[in-house]
Amino acid sequence: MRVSRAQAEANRETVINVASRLFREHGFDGIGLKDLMKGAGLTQGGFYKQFESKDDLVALASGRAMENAIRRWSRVAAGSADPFDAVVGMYLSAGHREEKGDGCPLAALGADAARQSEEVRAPFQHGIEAHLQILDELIPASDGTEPCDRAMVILSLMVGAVTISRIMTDRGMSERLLEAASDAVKHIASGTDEE
Amino acid sequence: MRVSRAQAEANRETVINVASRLFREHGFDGIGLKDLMKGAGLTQGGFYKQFESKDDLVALASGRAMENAIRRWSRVAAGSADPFDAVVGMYLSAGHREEKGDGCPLAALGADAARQSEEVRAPFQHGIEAHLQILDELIPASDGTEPCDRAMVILSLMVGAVTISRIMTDRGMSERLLEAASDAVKHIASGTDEE
DNA sequence: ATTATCTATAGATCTATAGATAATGC
DNA sequence: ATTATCTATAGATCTATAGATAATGC
Repeated sequence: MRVSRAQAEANRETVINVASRLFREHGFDGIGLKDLMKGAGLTQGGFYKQFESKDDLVALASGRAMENAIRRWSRVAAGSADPFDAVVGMYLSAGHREEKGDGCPLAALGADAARQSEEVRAPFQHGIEAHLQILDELIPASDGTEPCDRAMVILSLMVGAVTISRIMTDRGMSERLLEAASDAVKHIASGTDEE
Repeated sequence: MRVSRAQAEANRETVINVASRLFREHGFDGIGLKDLMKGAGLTQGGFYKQFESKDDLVALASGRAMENAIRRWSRVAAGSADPFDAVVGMYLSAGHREEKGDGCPLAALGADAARQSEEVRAPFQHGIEAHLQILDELIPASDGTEPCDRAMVILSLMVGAVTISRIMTDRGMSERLLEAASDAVKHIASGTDEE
């Protein structure tokens, strides 16, 4: 029954990883501890020896989901000749719209996160800042507007677009929204405008 | 115990209105039938004589929330010399960020809505279309991009900005995000750019 | 001896249903 | 007589805890 310390630590990590996926798929209130533990091949009873409370896991899983999203952005950017286009193309794609459990936590859990305590929202805040920093580095030198301002606008637009595209029952419209958002994001980043 | 047919219909409406607020505050999974009925001054037992299921109420309350949001947009637009600016100013304000229960259902329930069945998402789809139509009418004649495309971009940006501003624990950043989004939305609507 | 995980359970809450009650509507 | 709402409850599920079990770590 008992496992090695290393295995216990590995199990804990697995629970966090499983939770980061299942929370994104079902929401924080849409999945219970029993199913979260089962997803890691464990039973519910061991939960409180590894975590303080469900909220504790919510915060840890949110942080993990954010870290993975940031890593994905960096990886996509590093692997392309046009890093900004690559990130935007990945984010505003039908593929990302469909893979909620492995996609951006801000799009999958935005409304849920807004209802949580400061402790749970903290990893989101840090993740948002990391996302903004990546965008900042990828956006060509600004002309007038603060660079961080443009990054915030782009992140808001991307998160809102994927969220709404997932709600829509009209597939064609959902597709057009992602494309329109994609064009707009690239336009905002290019920063070409008068007045 | 029994009330008149008119009163019964009024009670039903009250439950839908209360639910439209409480769902926005706590999420679809964050509040139970007992509290929803109590909010309308009733007990849980009568629920299933008025509604088919919780999902039925979720769909009705979502539709109601959307209708109210659309009415608010129209009202704000009609009451100002610069209707577009008035709607954007109302939406991207600290006030709206704080009043989740009476604010935009897309921002308050976006992630929740994306997890629902087609039946529940349908009222959101219709509400989104109504929002886009209002934006379309308020945006100055387009120059190149489809008018509906710009409306979709603006709606995505506004919904994403309010959602993220509610998640942030850094108040100053939350404020700056709303302002940056506001500037960007007005800029997109004005449609002034070269290339 | 310590401890990671298990089974079992407490106590609360959830959706949904059954049957009682009392006022409406005919 | 009909029916809107009530109290009561079934049965499932939720978070959290208690104590048993069996393998690790000293």
